[in-house]
Amino acid sequence: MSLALPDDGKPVRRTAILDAAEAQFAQHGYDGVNLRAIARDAGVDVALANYHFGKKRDLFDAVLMRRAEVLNAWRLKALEDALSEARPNPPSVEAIVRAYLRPLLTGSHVTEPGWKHYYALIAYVNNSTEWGGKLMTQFFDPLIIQFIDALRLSLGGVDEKALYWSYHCFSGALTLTFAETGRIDLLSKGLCHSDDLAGAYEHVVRFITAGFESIRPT
Amino acid sequence: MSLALPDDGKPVRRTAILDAAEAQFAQHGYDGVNLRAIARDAGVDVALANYHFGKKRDLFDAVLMRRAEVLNAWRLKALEDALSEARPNPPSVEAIVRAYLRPLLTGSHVTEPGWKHYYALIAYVNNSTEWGGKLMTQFFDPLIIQFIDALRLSLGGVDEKALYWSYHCFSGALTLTFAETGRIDLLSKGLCHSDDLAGAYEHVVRFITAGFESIRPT
DNA sequence: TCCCCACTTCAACAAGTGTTGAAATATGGC
DNA sequence: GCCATATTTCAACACTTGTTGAAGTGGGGA
Repeated sequence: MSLALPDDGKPVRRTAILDAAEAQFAQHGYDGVNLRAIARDAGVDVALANYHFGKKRDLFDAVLMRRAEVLNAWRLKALEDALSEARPNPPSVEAIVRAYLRPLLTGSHVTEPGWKHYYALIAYVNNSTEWGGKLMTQFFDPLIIQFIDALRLSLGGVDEKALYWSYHCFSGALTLTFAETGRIDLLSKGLCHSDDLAGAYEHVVRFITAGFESIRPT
Repeated sequence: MSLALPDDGKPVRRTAILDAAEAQFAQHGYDGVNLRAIARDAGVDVALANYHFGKKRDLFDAVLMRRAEVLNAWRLKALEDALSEARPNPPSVEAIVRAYLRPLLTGSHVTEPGWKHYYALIAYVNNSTEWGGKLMTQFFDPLIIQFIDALRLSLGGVDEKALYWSYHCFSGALTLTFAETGRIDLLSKGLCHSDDLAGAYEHVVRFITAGFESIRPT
């Protein structure tokens, strides 16, 4: 069963362009990609990308937006579940961290290459000095604020700066891990594997949870 | 007083090209930069970059290598200091984390724009699916292995996979923080500032130290 | 003075870039 | 079938790209 992506169904060429662009942008970055390569991978003419999405930059935004909406919905659902399960108490830090991470791994999309490309793309955007700040804010912050609210509640009277910097560390660790750059494979001499996200999951949850817990007021 | 960069002194034009390339690559990524812009910023002819460094890719490597050697030396010194201070016991996790971080902040170079550009460049490389794995390994892993050895000693009988994944989280958090993307400014609505690395320092140290401590066998 | 050398500039090539307007084709309502 | 509209292709423009070979410059040693 296919995912309920906004443009499922008829416009098969439109989706093919998005998929090809997603893969290319993820692998080579915005400037490392040319529209002819995207069109070739999608099996369409160069001009068609322009017809459907306008300029190259608009195509990039469209790629980013498509799965952002889906991912945000999944994460919101996971957060609400965690909140209602713990009610009337706030959920544990670990439960919140898991609510943030689990949607990246569960469901039918774990093996779908499109999502893996998307994760790499997010890492690229998040670490970009050009539009890193603005684009991440635009697409993800409304939801992230809710997660930070939940963390604040769970930790109780925490220092605000410490809270934001902790999330920042979380964000960096997460995007790098899901980008699957192959770095940990080389560093660990084959012991760990970048593409084993399920194996990385518990380690990341533990590391991040402990980081957040360290700012809990005593 | 200027830093003892390998190419201080006579070849002022060579260094100017490296500086300009460093700033451009950090801001726009490898493919987002053209040699004419670098040459213009450096105040030299386009062909001169080719004369000194060969192809564009070789210039990129030269930029990366220049400060890597300096940074690795500083970090090695800091690690050795931590080890000798704690002898005969292993140093604390926090001391090792500080030895890894402090060289990024101390000394005359904190305000030097060149190093800030370099940190952003490292974030770009680290998260790149194209050469992230290979380049980071080539330039930094020999030293990083020594830090991981120290952490293993300090934590005592730790699970190897957990150790490597923890370092991976560390790496992602660190490179994002020092890239100064402006993201935390927007997310925290002006409470935190990307360019206040000194202010971020203690928060990052605490978060990362707690993450590593969480894998210590009980 | 002359020559050798490292360094620097000039001018240009060949390939590739995003973008566009017009033409061709498909689609669906009547 | 017919027409309006949406989609797709074609061909091309104007511009930028990395790279190169030849020419020019300056200084130091013989």
